[in-house]
This record gives sequence, C-alpha cells and structure tokens, in this order.
Amino acid sequence: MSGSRSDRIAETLEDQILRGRFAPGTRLDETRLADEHEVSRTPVREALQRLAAAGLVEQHPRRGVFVREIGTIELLEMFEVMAELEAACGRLAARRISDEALDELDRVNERCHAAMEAGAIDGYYRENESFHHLIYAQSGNGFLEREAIRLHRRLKPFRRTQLHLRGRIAQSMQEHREIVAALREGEAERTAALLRDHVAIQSEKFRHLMAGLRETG
Amino acid sequence: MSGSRSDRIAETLEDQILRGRFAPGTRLDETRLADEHEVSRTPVREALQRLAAAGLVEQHPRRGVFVREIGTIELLEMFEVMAELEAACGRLAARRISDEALDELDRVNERCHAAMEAGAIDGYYRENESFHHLIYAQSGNGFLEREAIRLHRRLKPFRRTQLHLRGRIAQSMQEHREIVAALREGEAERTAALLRDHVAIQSEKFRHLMAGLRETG
DNA sequence: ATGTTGTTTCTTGTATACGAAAGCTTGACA
DNA sequence: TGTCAAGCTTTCGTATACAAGAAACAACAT
Repeated sequence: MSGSRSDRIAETLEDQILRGRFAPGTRLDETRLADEHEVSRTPVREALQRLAAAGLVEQHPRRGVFVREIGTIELLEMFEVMAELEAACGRLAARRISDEALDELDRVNERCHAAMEAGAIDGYYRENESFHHLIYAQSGNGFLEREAIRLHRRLKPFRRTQLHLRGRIAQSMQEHREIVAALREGEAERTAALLRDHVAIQSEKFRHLMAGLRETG
Repeated sequence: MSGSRSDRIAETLEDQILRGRFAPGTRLDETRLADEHEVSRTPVREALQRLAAAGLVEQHPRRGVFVREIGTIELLEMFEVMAELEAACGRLAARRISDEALDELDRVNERCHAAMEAGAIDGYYRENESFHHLIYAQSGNGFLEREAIRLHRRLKPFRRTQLHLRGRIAQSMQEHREIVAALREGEAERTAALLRDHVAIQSEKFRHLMAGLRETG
C-alpha cells in the first residue's frame, strides 16, 4: 500500500488539497503534476483516480480532473452523518468499553484540558482527535471504526475553522466529560445522544460561520 | 463516468465478483483480464484500482490484486453499521418526510406484499429495495443517502442468502408497516429503533445461518 | 534428506508513444 | 461587426515497451 510511487503521490496530493494548496475548482493537469513529481503520467493518473474514488476530486471525461467544490449544503450533510456515526460508536461502546479504555479517555481529556489552558491549539486538536478515535475503537466494530475515521479525516480541515469560536473549546471539554460519564455508566442511549449533540453543535456553529462569511464577504 | 472502457470493465468486474464468478482469494491477473476484455493492461489496472478503493479487492504491492475475503466477523460488523445508517435515515426522515412519500411507501409495501403472495422472489427483493431506498432519500441528506445506498449495495449478495428462512419475509413485511406508521406519526426515535432492529434481525439470522453452515460443512 | 542459495521466470509498476476528442483560434462571410 | 466553421492545439484515454521485484525451482552443501 505504501511502496509504490503512485501511493506516495496520492498521499501528497490529498494532503495538498486538504491543506488548500489547490483551490476548489482548480484543474489538476496530469502532465504538470507528472513533471512536478518527476514521474510519468501513469502514476499520477492512478493517484488521481484514487482521489476521485475518495471523493476529493471530480473526473470529467475528456475534460480533466478538478478539485471538488464542497458546497455548504453537502458539508452540513456530512457533519450530520458524522454526528450519527459518532452516536452509533457511542451506543455500541457503552456496552463494550473496557475499564482500561475509560481510564485512557480520562487521561486524554486531562491532556486535552492542559493543552487548552496552555493555549496549545495543535496539542488540543491532537488530543481531541485521540478522544474521538478511542471511542470509535471501543465500539468494537472495526468496520464502523474505519468509516468513522474516514469521515472524521475528511471533515478535519473544516473543523479547524470553527473551533476558534470563543468559549466553544471549554464547552466542548465539558461535553467530553459528560460523555465519559455516560460511557462509564453504560448508558447507551444517553451516550449516543450526547455524542450526536456534541458533533451537531459543530455543524450548527459552522452554519453560523458560513452565514456570517456570506454577508461580509 | 460511463464513457471510457475502464469504467465498463470496472462495472463488469464488480458484477462478476459480486456474483461469485471469482472466488474470494483468487488472484486477478491483469494480463489475463486484459486479453479477456480485448484491451491493454492500462484500463484493466485502472478498473482494479477502483475496485480496491471500493473495498472489493485487495492490492498487495508487487504481488497482485486478490478478491477480498469477507470474513463472517466483518460481515456482521457491516450489517451493524447498515442498521445504524438506516436508523439515522429513519430518524431524519421522520421529521422531513412528505405526504407523497408516505403514500409511495404504502404503495411499495402493497406491491411487496403482492410479490410475496405470488411467490415472486425477485419482485419481492426489488420492492424491498425500493422501500429502503425511499427512506434513504427522505432523510433529506444526500450524503447520507449515498452512503446508505453504497453499503446496501455492498451487502446485497449476502442479504439474499438469509431471507429465504421460513417466515422471515412475512415478519419483515409487518415491520415495514410499523415503520411507515412511525414515520407517519413523525416519531423519530421509534422509527430509528424500528429500522435498527429490522436490519439487525437480518444480521442475527445471518449469524445463525453461518453457525449452521460451519457445523454441517 | 533438508536447508540454503542462486537463477530463472513471471508479474507488477513505470515510462513512453500514439490516436482521438474537446476546446480554442483564426479567418471568412453575412 | 458579429457569427459560424474549419483546422489546430492541447490533453485525455489506451497501447506498448521496459525495468524491477517477488516467487518458484533447481542445484549444492551440510
């Protein structure tokens, strides 16, 4: 999976797209990318096809591949699905989670809190991600875990933009604690509801952010 | 999307794999497939990469691509996720569904019932699929709808094997009616729970089926 | 007899070459 | 001056050629 050139190119391109090096709507020229990476068109094509399968780019036959324009509506839809996936993970995890994992969640939350107080944004994001990934894993369903990770990763760049909103981080931390409490009690439905709201709020905040941007910009 | 040769080859291969023309674990030889389809290796490779992205085959670097072995455990995991996705669709649909769609669901259920009484297995499957697809669409979330359809399609061949169990079809029909009733009442949580159980039962039946096969076979 | 190593062959991964289709430019005509 | 058409360029899709890595097999040594 990681040996061939085309894999590395796919990784690089995905990273660059998610980081915004290529604006949405940009055409990705095979030849240019081939020159840039100092390979032939073949591995570039294969990389692009993977990105197309992952939904990051669109292929128009005989026209070229374009960086996918992710509209506000679809983004909100994706957040909604993320909320449901997290809820599902929580529901299952409430029944299956181990004591060790609960302690680990506590530890992650402590590190998360410390990072927040230290103003270490990157550290906060990392611990926050660990928290959610741990819950995915504790669902005991590997397939669900992979799907959740996939969507989480896809939404990553958009999540960053809205977490800067004042007060949100502290509130998010509190929600984390409540989620762990519900998991510890083994309350499946409450865990699910808490997680769904926890993610749905991000979507709500994002909607406001976009509305604000549309007015000013 | 549908113009090039590689797309048609990917479709054909996917169909053949799902229908069992290639046993799980079989290596798919690029050259052989190229000869078979009377094209060069290039479009075959591109088709195979799509199948890999869809999770139907596995690519081992420098080794070749192999038809993915779907173990019992992963299959159960997938059914569990399907149950959660359907539940999510139901929850959202309960709030957003239109009267026309409710009537359409009734009509589909009637056709489904008729097919059952007539012993038209294929017709039953078709209408059953329509029923679920309609609910996906009525979630009002296009992204969720596409994800649900994707997984539904993936599970299709395995669903067939277990619905033959005696009495299951009649019970399934009754569940459909209850689901429509819950949707009509706008009861989100009940709709979600009903749909989750409706799908989870299939998974349970499947588990029994596999257990039986393991003993006899 | 068995394990190891070298060789051979097969298959993948990448490069390059070629044909076809879509868009752009240029020129002519109304 | 505007519009349409023909050819020209560019880029995609496919074919073929070549290189490199892995597996199988055989031969040799222990």
